[in-house]
Amino acid sequence: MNAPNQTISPNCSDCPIRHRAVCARCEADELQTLEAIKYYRSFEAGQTIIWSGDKMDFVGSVVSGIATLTQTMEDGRTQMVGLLLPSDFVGRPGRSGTPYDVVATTDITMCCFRKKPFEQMMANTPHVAQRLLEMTLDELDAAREWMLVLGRKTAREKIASFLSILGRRDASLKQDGNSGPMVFDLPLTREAMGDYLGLTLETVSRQMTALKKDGVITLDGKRRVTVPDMSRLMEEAGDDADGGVFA
Amino acid sequence: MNAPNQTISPNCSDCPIRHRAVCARCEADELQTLEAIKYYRSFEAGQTIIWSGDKMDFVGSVVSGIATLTQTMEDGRTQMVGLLLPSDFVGRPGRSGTPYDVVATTDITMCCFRKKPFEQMMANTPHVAQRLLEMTLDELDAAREWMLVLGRKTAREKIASFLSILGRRDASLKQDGNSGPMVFDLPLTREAMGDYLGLTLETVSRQMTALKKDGVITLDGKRRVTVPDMSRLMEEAGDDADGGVFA
DNA sequence: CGAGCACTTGATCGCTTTCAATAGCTGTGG
DNA sequence: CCACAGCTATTGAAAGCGATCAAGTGCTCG
Repeated sequence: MNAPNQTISPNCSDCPIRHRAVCARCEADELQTLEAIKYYRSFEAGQTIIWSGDKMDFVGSVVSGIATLTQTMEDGRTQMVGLLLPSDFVGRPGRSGTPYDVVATTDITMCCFRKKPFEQMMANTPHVAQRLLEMTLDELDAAREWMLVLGRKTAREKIASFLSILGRRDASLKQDGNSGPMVFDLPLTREAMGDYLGLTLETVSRQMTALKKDGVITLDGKRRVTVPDMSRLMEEAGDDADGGVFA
Repeated sequence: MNAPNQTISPNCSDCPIRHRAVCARCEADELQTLEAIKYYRSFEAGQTIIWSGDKMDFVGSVVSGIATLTQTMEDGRTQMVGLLLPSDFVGRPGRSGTPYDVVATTDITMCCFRKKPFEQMMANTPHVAQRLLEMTLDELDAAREWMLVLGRKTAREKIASFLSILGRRDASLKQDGNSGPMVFDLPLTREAMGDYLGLTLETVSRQMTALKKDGVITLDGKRRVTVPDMSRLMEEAGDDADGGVFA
């Protein structure tokens, strides 16, 4: 409510998400154009950034923090449909609203552009449009992976899949390319994990306990997870342990 | 196995998917460029068009017929992650394979482009890239809608949701804008519907019977469906009956 | 110290799956 | 023409998994 809407690095070249965000492909001169129209906004944990159905006059990238995209049915059942980590893009050029609630899970800072200027920019600088297409295709792939999890996996496999996705994303962010035990923090409550996986919070809790008891993971507090053997976790997730890499 | 790979309309302006496919935004001169590199391929019902993990040296649009995108786990559980109807696009520019099986559900004809020339075309003619971005964003929205269905809806709601999606898509294809009873054919077996919805074929069958018994739908044979009251169906699907339109 | 919140754990219920038998349709060959 | 194989779909009965309802624990913050 009282978060300042001005902040940090006005300089794109120092930006922590410079190489992964929608601007990743931009040349120096294109960055300048973006720099001229960008502005930062911050939200506190728990704040709703955009309400489903609302008009949305900006688009933007998550710079730091985490947000979720959720859909809610009239009777309150909710399903998370997107987990927005730093560098992820929010908003849809060419459409005035989102059909999802966008909610800050942690304190979050976004790099925003008013929609109209951004759309013009897209038309003029192919690098932005290209990168956005690539990111959207990646998100579509992720959504389809997620559909397999939701539709066909057991509760235990769902939890293991979620942990393995999270672990890999975390590792790629830290450039932590190698093996050995993997440690990361859960950015979500048990309830939010349930909303991600189509489970109740009780089932999430039970399966976390079960995985811990079976030595697949270790818990340090409620949120810090250690995975001693990643291939074991992927087995539990029902995925090929070899990772199934494609060119 | 013996389907001829040559056919029909070499003329884009007569093409039935001209206004919805990846070429929808193209001007006459751009169409000519596409026309020069396109070729048709046909597949018979049941044929696998692309195997998961295979190298894929073309991209293309479905001209007529229906195909599915599916993921399969090692133990055989399968989840459909895409239903490809006429005008839908297959393949991912900038990547050499799909992680999904693409299977022809009916006899199908596709309008194909070798990947390299198509990628060049994309770089040169923004109208193609623009349209592809728009279509990908639409697919992402559809995938997210689908995730709510998979994660949170009951079997009955899943079936009702599927029928309502199918009905609306069919109506928009026929420009059948108005109300009154809606009639269409199911393009999928009970098993494929189960793979779409994360259900077993038995549950699909039971819920179809139940919806029929309750007067929500009428069945004419196993495949022809009549929906006397669309808003009733959408209620059963757990969706807002008013359709929740966004600008 | 007590309120509020996230989480854990237990007991029971019910929906969907699983296993199994049967029906209906289509095409093939005697 | 009918019998039969093969496939899709329906229906029944039983089992199992996750949801629901209900306490209870542990932590943080006033």
